[in-house]
Amino acid sequence: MAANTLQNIYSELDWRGSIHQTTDRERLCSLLAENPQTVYAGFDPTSDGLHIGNFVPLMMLRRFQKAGHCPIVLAGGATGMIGDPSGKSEERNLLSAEQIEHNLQGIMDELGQFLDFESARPAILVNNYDWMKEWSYLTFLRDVGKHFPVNQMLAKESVKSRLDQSEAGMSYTEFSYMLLQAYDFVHLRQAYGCNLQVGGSDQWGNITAGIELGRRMGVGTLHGLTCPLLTKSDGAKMGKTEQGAIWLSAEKTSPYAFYQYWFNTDDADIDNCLRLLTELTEEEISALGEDRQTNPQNRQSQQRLAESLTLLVHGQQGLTGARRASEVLFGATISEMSDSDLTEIFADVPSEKLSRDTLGGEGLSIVDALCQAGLAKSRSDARRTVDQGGAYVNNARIENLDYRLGPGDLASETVVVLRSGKKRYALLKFL
RNA sequence: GGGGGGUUUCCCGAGCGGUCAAAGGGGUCAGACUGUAAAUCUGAUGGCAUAGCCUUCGCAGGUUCGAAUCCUGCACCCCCCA
Repeated sequence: MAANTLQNIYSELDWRGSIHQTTDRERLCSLLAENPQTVYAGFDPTSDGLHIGNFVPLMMLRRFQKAGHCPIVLAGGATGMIGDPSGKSEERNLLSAEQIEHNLQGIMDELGQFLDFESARPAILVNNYDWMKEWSYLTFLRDVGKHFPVNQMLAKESVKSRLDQSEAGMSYTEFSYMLLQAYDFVHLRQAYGCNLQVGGSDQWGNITAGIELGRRMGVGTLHGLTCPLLTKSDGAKMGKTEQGAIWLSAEKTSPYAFYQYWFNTDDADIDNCLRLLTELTEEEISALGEDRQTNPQNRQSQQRLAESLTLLVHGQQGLTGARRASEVLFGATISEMSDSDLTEIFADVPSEKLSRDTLGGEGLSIVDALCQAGLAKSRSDARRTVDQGGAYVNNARIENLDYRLGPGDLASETVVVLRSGKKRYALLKFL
């Protein structure tokens, strides 16, 4: 790997805004410039999949690998059993062993997807349970715990903020969390020569705990680097919607929904997202910024963001499908399509099956149709929607309350596409 | 242990015998404007067979022609004094 490639990683992370805090900047820069380094980031199995909050540190590992360094992804099979108090305002409920095992399976597969395990300098996937399980409580206390001054532990933000609120408090279990993560770092240093840990800004306390432990246990100087949390301009976390988090797995968040999430990113946040999450160059991103000033209606930035992330997470096929669905959904009237096309395009749109007979005779009233499709909570609600001009059949607005669906309203062999408002779709299948 | 206050529609919060399906705000939904953005503006927001009817104001009773509003009991919450 060329030396100049190595040199660039720090400055790249810097212009991308990926650096929140680092330990001794000078030394870290020269370390990264001189030799390929092994870098690690940990992910606890708090849920059975990764969401976009995990994305920033993952992309960071990916960038390190592309720059010629060796990334280690750590799945927290052990730490997940304890629960990280960092960034949490109250004590967490412990997950059951089965739950953790299940979650671990889910995230291990996904973690692998963003890194290259085949190259000359392959990424490494580890599970901290593998080394933590060897310890007995007594030996851990003697060999590791002895190096932790409680007064320093109490000074950590994650602990202090909890103790300051008299209501919240903290269990001894959570209090001990930082020992485990600190030891992970030391272990990875010993086993893989890993000198650098990266993570979200809320991990700073845990990372420095590891560095401190390394010093006391005499494994040498360790380094830490944190990235900012992905937030919107109004301070809210990115990736949260009314329906919940945006996940990386296609089962939890469809490629279409994923694509649309990014496509709808606020102008105020888009630059930040492009820099933190994509692999577009500085030039491309600033060109997009200019285009956004002059031709905002083209939504070039949003499109590039949505495309590059969907491609990375869901592959070419996922992207093609998402893009095609977006074209049809936000396009003109839907007609003369085939069932298979519609089913594919509206893959994650709720659908209801009805008897073909309901279309015969007088047909199905628009009010009933909206209720059946789940687009209205009650008939009153459906009436309101139509009244206010928010009801659409095959993307054509229906304003007449007495409108009845008949065979002529089928967009394909058996499907009618209903919509409420701008974006809420549902299918009725008449079989 | 003594004294006081509270419980209202998704949330906060007015109402304190009829004109109350219940002010106002938030949220949500829809519309307009736009760029599938933001901001803004408008409308809607218990249900139904929708000029009408039915069900809602902690729970159960009672007073009254009539109660979210008054009385009694019960449950839960909060504050002050000890």
